[in-house]
Amino acid sequence: MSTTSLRILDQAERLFAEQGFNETSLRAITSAAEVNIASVNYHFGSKKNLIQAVFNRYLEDFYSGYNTQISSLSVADSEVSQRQAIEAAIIAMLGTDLNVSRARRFMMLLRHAYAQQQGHLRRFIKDHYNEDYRRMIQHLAGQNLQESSKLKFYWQLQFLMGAAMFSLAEFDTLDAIADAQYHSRISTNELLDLFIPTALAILNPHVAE
Amino acid sequence: MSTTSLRILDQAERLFAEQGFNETSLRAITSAAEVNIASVNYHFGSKKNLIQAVFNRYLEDFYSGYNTQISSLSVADSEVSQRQAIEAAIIAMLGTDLNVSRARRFMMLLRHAYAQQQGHLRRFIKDHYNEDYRRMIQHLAGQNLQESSKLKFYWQLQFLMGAAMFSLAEFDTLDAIADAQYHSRISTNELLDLFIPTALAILNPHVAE
DNA sequence: TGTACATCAGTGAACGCGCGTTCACTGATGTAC
DNA sequence: TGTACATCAGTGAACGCGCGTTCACTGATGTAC
Repeated sequence: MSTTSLRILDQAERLFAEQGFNETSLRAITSAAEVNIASVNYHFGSKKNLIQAVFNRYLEDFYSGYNTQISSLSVADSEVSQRQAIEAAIIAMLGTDLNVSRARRFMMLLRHAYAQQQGHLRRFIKDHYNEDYRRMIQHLAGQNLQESSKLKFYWQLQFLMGAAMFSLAEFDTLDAIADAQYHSRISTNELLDLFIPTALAILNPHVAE
Repeated sequence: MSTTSLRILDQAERLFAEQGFNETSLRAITSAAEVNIASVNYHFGSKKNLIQAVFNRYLEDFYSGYNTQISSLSVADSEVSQRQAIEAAIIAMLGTDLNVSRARRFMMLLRHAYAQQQGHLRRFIKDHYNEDYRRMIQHLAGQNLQESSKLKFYWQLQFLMGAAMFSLAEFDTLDAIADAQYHSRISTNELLDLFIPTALAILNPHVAE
């Protein structure tokens, strides 16, 4: 992969995450990457394909990280506990160097992918990562595997995703509001510490009653 | 308010919620509303002002509904329980006719407001609804009012908001995925039943441990 | 080793298109005397 | 009650602008004989 296409990919990832896809012009990307505007179409074909390439790089890393984590447990898929699956997913999001800003950017991209309906992207992800996705869901379901509660668990998982996406993607904004109201800020690591018990509580809400 | 500006407001609300602000052109709004394109600027001045007007109508309803609910409890602000506050907020979102699609549209709009940074909108909301917002937060904090846990509670509340926004705003998409995977769908009322215990679990995550 | 050609990486300028906004204008309604 | 004028609601066409994409082109590198 040429340095030109890498530079484009890096800047596209950053700007797409910060601003959204429609809000980021190819001119903004290529001028940040200091390359010619026509090189996007030369290397990627179109803006849509560039968006897919950005997600592909992230998802490749994420699922390979997740699968490595699970493999290192050396147990059958059905033996993976919910807690182990959550931790593996979090570590896969953070990368091997436990970089929170990496996870944040992923959440920002994911949120834009949901909010701005990108049909082509949904198709691309389904075509390439559907198996990995379903396997991870199976793990995350934990003991909730009995047929009757699968749907319920699915929605609990979506609550969890929403909480993670919103708090991480909007971290800067929300942290600034907290500072204005309570005069106290938080680090992304502290946020993560707050989030893990909440994640377990979301997946097992009955315990709280 | 003339029927023309009402028609514009209605269609703008619908299209903004479904597609986002930048993704919805004034031409799309005015053609759906069957009015002349120049009438947006005549009645609202600009697209930004139209966005603010859409939010204003929603927020006016929401806070007036919430405040009515709280008043009907006939207790001092400090006596409002967390559960009462959550229920009042949910009823305020649903409107007096308990219309779930109304709440969904509100969540869709809110999500776009966060994701597509609309500085003018943030300023507008702060200028007009900051007091109502702070009062509701105080109620929602429930017994967590002691100074040390305010910040923690604030973030739990953001987890809650994220879960609500994502699951309601993306309901159609998520429900379709669930149908494809588990061959079972859910109604928005069932989703709400699932969400209320989860909301309490999110605000009190320690109980789950 | 030298020559001819093909492929690859990158470029600068232009393309048509849809966007929010503006402007001069029309006709209906309201107000003053 | 009638007239003159002002205000209001709405319109059709045009404006400049930024967008993604295309195209003809250049120069460097790779390949075949």
